[in-house]
Amino acid sequence: MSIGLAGSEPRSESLLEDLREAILTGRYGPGAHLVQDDLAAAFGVSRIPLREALRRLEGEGLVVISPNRGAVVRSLAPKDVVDLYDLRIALESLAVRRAAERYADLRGSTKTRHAQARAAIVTRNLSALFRLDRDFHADIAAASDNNQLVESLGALWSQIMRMMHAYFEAGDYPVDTWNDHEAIAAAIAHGEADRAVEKLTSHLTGSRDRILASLRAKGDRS
Amino acid sequence: MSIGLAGSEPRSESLLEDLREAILTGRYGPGAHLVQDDLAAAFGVSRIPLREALRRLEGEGLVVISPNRGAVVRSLAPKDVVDLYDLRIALESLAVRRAAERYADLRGSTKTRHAQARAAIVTRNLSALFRLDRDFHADIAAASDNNQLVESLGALWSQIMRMMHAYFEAGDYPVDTWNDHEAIAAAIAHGEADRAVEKLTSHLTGSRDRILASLRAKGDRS
DNA sequence: AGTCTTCGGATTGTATACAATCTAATCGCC
DNA sequence: GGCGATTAGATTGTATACAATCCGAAGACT
Repeated sequence: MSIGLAGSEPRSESLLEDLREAILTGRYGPGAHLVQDDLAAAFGVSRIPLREALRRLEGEGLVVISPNRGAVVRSLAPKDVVDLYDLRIALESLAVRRAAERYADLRGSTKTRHAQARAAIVTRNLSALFRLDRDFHADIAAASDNNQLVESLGALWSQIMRMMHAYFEAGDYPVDTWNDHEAIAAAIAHGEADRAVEKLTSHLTGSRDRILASLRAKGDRS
Repeated sequence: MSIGLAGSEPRSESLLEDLREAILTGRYGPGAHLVQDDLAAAFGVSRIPLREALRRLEGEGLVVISPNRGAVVRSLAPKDVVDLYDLRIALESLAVRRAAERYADLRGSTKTRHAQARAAIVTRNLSALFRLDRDFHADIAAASDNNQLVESLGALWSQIMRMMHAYFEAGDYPVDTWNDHEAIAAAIAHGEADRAVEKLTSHLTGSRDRILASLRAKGDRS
């Protein structure tokens, strides 16, 4: 069910989204060499708009471009996971605090997403699950009313999505994720900033530790 | 004293730096419309590398590009100043904390920069002053040993530089900036994380309030 | 006069073509 | 046989040329 072209929108726009999606979902995994001619042919455009899309993805931190050497999908070492979460906790704590100070009420949309997430778990649709997760946190960012923060978190979430697709397997997704989300949304709605930050922090450290444990298990296995 | 071309480096690399510098220093101020043909002629390149440079600057948040409408230097309202500092405090607090946990010693380079800053104040060289300021904070970021954080702060500092050039006048620069810096560096070197964060926070809130006061004064005047 | 339409210049978007650079395999030399 | 120079193929970098789109001004109709 692809959406028909929006008419006046340049090709490079949908190209960007397609390429980003391909990287986030791991179709081009960490370290993959992105050859311009190949990609241009694959997406049916010339190299000019393709190169611009790559530059944009570079800005999001998804690819690394070296002069005269081309683009590679950025690597994602265990240390990057730790660093990513460290940064994420700092940024989302700020977002949650500001949202709570404004008494933002995200309980409705969170409950709806919770239901959708349960369905996605049943159908084993991990990508949909990750998207719902991201959308919840994006709502918090938006509720902070700080555009700079929204942008920083947007770039960060590209990395997080990539990480989830790379390191999560079906069984790894914590079942109580959405209970945490509802608790956070409730604290925000009541304006209890400290409590919301505390719930967020434990939610994130838990999620981080689960990934690291899974990573260690894989490392030992191989 | 321009550095001779690095030989094997593509033109677009120096082009990017020149364009960024032009925006950071306010030569193309907030709201300025960046016409590709004009810029390409001004910098002596074709539109292809120019467009890529614009995309990269878009990623740094310096320009906003609308499809079929072109690039505009991003606006910088007073609210953006508040948001920017809010975010900056969160990010740099994390950086300072991690640097202190590692007992990073930035006292030497900080003292050197302090001397250079005094010289820059005498010669009224604001751009040099801002660069020294940025370099100090970039050192802290690097000392955090968190690459994701370094990148986020890098983009943020582009905005901060732009803001300083737009809103600071010669007399506005706080004279005790570098005393603050030395105190922060000392706390980090001793591993006193909480104290370092506290000193950083008061440094930044002071700096922010000074800018806001200056902004209000200008607003009232006009 | 006011509003809608049409047209022309200005500007952005993209394909093609070619130049510059890198990479790896071959050749010559020690 | 091992090691550095050389060359061919692959790949990236950029200029030119043209197509698509936008925006404002002049004109037509009510």
